[in-house]
Amino acid sequence: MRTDGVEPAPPTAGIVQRPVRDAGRPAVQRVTIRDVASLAGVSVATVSNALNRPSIVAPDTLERVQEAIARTGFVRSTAAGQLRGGKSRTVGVVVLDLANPFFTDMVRGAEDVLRKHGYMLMVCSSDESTEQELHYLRLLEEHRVDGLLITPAGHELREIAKLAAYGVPTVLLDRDANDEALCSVTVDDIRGGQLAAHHLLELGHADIAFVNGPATIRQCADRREGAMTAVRAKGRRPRRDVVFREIEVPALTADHGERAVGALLALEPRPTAVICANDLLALGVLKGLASARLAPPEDLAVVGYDDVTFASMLSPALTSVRQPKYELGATAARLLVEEATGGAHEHRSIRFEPELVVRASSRAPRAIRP
Amino acid sequence: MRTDGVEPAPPTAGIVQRPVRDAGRPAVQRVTIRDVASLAGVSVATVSNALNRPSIVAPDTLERVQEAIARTGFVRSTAAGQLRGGKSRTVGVVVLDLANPFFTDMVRGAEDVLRKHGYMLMVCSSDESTEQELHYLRLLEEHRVDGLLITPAGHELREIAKLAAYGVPTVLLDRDANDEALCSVTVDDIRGGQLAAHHLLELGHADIAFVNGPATIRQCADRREGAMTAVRAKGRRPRRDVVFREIEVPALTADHGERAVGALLALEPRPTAVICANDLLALGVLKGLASARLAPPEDLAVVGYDDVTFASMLSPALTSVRQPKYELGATAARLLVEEATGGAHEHRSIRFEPELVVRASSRAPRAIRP
DNA sequence: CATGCCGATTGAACCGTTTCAATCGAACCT
DNA sequence: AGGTTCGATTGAAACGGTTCAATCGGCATG
Repeated sequence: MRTDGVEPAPPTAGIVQRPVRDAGRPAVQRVTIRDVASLAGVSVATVSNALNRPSIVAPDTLERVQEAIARTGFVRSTAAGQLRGGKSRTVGVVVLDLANPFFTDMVRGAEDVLRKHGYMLMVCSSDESTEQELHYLRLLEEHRVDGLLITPAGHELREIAKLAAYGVPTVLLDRDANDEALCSVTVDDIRGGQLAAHHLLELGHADIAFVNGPATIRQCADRREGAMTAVRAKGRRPRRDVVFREIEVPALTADHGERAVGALLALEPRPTAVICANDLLALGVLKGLASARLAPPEDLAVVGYDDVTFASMLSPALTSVRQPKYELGATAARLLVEEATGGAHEHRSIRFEPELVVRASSRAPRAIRP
Repeated sequence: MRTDGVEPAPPTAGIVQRPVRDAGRPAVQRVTIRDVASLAGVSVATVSNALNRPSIVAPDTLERVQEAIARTGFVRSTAAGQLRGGKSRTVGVVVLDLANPFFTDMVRGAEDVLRKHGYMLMVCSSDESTEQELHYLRLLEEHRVDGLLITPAGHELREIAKLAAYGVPTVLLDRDANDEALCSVTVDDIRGGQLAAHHLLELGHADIAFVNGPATIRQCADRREGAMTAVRAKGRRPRRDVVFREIEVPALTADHGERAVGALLALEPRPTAVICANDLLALGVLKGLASARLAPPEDLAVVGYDDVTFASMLSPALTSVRQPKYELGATAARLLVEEATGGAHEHRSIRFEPELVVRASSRAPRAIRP
């Protein structure tokens, strides 16, 4: 139930000065810089100066202007300022999915840095759809964002490079710039895969499975490659044959991880350890193992990837490869600010090192345990 | 350790054609509507019409304009449009912490609705600081957002109501409007607390602890009140004395939950069940219990609140009170759009019902178990 | 006393769009 | 033929700031 109440005009003595716009909304007439100027008895230019370069206006004038601003409740319009060659004080942030804690942490990192510089974040989830990404990129361009932080959904960076070429400082998040001249902040996924596999090999595992997402996702391919590198390095030593088998699932979700357990246990001989391409998969695998009455690390060592907040709280607590998510976003934001404000700038690729966090879910295989 | 690899500039064949503005930035001259008009041989008004009211321009003219837009790569400026009485096509979203999955899910709900209406989201984390909230509100006002979705950090809604009075459609997220004339979308936290406590009481628990956040947070106070209501209702029955004790921690984090375990186990006699004001606290409690070599639900039944994604994957899987997070955000966004576009509108408060999800972490106390 | 300089202030142009009233041509009506 | 109507198009005035060159007054200097 609602009433179509057209709000009565406030009791103003005399003429109705503000035109009633669309029925029923207050739509108070905005205070402009001109109102402030006339109240303070100065020109609009002086008000503008008081706002942007207070040092060049006389102290008493400044005070009068500030007084007038307070009295009128004036709030400057970014849009108007932007029009006259200015900046929009806005940064576009495009991630694959804002509901994914990995991206959320990154965005927080970026937000904390950008806030200090007066930027607002326009956050968008592409849902891994290049179409939706394009839609958002277009909108961000219309808003004339001063910068762009983006985890591209596809391999095609041309649209992004086009924006960057238009003068929009751009930093790729968790994605390499390839040949395009762009900044990027990434984590070394090959190294991460290596860390995970090396850890298991050191523990004495010689038959490792890898539950992986689609090979089209760069992170998945890299992590697998890293793991295989470690395996090959080990295998080269005499008297030691290491088996490495991959199970590919269509998406990096707990659900698919759980379903992968069937295939995992069907492997002959059964592997003694499993690396999962991310923690969600690992969570699913743990759950699936529990259903199958198998208990890690006894029956199978499990290693995840991402070290999400919850990894440490599982039981067994999950061994995982940690990525500096917050730092990733914060660093990307700093690069962005540097590019947006500093004159001199050269595109840079910053690569973070992942870190293995060993917990209870990984342990030496039964066979060689004392 | 990280490497700051400075990428070499890509080899470009020939002349650097783009004008260097401030050292090193492309800063290509923007294509304006005038460029499009002159290329298409029409007036700017016609181009504007082609953009906004294509039906009133002659088909062949329309085609010529669209051709010109494509050729020039014209992208309209939202800011310029906004200036001339238009809208900013932007909505401010202020949550307590974007890194908290509860808010993230809400924001996703809002995003999905708002995207369809062409709005961009300016997302801000107030970190529960009214000061930071105010900072953001000011910035959002400067950006002339077309709407505001906000979970207020404090009890003081005056600043928010002021914005709303200025004609900015506003919807409170997970927070009541009290006396202010505002829309709000909430979940019945009293009911949620009741559900949690009632569940434990039904299982036969008679000594329940409540790990709560600061009482200044309305949600915390309400959940506690709901739980106490259930306890009192039970206590009224003869021959049954129910003990209910509260442990207050300064913030709703896993860390504080873990630290609360000390106080929890120090209670004399030790409670047989614990309700946590949210899942993060519950996770911390689970972890702390594990460190203390106690295993829920055997040694202590644990109930959380929020039912975050990971709650179901813990072991024991966490019994929790689910809130329709995504729906909350989506509904708020729909209210916002209705208020922003429809002329007729009356402020509404929509209240969702929480739902108890029973899992392995809660079970009858040892004493009365068969 | 004339001159020059400097800090403070200001008028006016400008940014890129939307929109309104005015114009124009063609078709239609009497 | 003259008048009317209607659809398509357009010139120009906003919108609300920023900025630049010009102005002004006061003070020190020659």
